Amino acid sequence: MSKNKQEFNEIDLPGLALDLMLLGGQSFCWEKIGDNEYLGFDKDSLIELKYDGNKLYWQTYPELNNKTKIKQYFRLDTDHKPIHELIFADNNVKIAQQNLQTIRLLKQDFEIAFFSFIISQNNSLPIIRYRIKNLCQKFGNQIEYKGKIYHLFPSVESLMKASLAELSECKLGYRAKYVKSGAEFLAQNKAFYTLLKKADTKIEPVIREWLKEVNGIGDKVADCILVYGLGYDNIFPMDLWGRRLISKYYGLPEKAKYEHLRKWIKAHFRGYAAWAGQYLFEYTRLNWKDIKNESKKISNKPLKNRSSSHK
DNA sequence: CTCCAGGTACTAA
DNA sequence: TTAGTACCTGGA
Repeated sequence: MSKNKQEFNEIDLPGLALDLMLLGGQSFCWEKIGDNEYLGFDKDSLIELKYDGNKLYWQTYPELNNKTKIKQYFRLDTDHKPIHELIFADNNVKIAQQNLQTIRLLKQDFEIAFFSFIISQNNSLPIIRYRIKNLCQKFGNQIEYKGKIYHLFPSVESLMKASLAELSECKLGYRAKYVKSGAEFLAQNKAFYTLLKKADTKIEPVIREWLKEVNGIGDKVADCILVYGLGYDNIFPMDLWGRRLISKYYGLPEKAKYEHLRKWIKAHFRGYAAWAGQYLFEYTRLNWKDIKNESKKISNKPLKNRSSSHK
């Protein structure tokens, strides 16, 4: 009914691969509640989305019409033209985009990304979601919406106060102690938050080193937090899939040192490795059975320079 | 049953 | 510095 639709705000965002954006490898705080309908949560709100292929309809609760949140989360201020121009010049990314439609990077809450990707390690996507849900149910605030109780993402405080045994009840396995060290780290390093406020590409290595101080955060998880929680655009977290695809598409050795692969892909996608990586990651993991055996011609050439002639 | 999953810490050479 | 391995847990 159109009456129902009027409760929602709308944005023009044609051609999105929303399933992959919300239920793929970026965020673990969304569930699909209907055909092209999604419900997500963060630390203080629920977000409901509907999508018709062109317009994204959204609403926030309990604070209604929180445009600031949506704007930040979907990075509506980011100009995608130059990004797409650069990354689609790479044939592998272009093929991925043609198969998947448009994937936008989400800018999530820093702490949510922090804990989510600590928990994500050595796990599959559905299991990560399940474990984060457990964590929210046990430690997150409750919120009522349409007669149902939902759980929000826990605060650092509540996670810090949690005992190891309680955390383990969320079926986090050996990551329970990592969550604990993470919470302690955030609670005890207020200076770190001030550092985050002026997060620019210059201090990327500094933040990264801080993150890796945490027991349970290594190269890959640190990079995920930098991309999804802090909005760094030129990092491709080198996980299992990253290694597979960089080897398959660009001929680099799959078991090369993390730092080597990291530098290579940063240089290759000059500025937008995270955006390119998202396409490659989702496309490759969904089509791996076919891709694996393809004798794909390897393109190891650097992207052509595109002088951005503005008109 | 075995193997693996958007890795990391620990140990031994 | 580098290679090898255990690790919680659930699903295939």
